[in-house]
Amino acid sequence: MNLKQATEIGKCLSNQIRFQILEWLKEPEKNFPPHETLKHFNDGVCVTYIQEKAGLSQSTISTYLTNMEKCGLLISTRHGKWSYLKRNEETIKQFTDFLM
Amino acid sequence: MNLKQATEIGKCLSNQIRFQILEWLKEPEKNFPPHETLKHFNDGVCVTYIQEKAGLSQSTISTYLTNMEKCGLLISTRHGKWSYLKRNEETIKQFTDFLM
DNA sequence: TTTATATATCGCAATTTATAGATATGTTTG
DNA sequence: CAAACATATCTATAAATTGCGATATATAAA
Repeated sequence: MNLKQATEIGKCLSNQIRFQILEWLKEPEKNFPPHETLKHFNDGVCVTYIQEKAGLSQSTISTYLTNMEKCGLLISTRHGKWSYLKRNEETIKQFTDFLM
Repeated sequence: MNLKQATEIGKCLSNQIRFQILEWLKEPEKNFPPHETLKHFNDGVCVTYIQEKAGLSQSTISTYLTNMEKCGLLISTRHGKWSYLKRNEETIKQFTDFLM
């Protein structure tokens, strides 16, 4: 982790909705319905579910999630037409280590 | 730590200079000269030294440091005409615990 | 008590970010 | 292959942040 990446992560954490998404994804099964086709949460939660829960537009949430993936906070996995997002615990750990 | 405070901290961490200041203050004696009157670093480093090292204007740095204190990242102590800043490790710990 | 020094606050122009609608791309299904 | 669905990207505008100079305040020194 370097200063540049840490600051990019800071930018994602500077917005309440983005921070909230990260909190929700700590416990996907508690905060989201089970997916209609995929029966597990191994790769996290699909964009639509996050979007509905956040209450912002599809384009806004998509941009948020893309940026959160770019800076390393999230991991994105595609299954068919869905993108699933989960926390990237490794980077999060590196970030907190860098801060402390 | 709640979402609101965590996001305020995130805002401070979204700027490279502010994040850098927090890093410098991990080891004040390594990154700053000893103060002319105060011979220790118990309360951190004075505003002027941080300002000179950061290379931004006095007003900008003063605002940065004030915000960083308000959100709980720094502790400010006055000694005569100087304000000394040090990291607030307790809040930083609470923040990283909240994130992880 | 005037002057010098350290820090804080105000007001502003420039830049960046937030957010949405429109549109494009990719994938599945009929 | 056309229609439907999920997600991504583009464009535009409103809102927030950046960073500075000017100015105010607080403290110390002469």
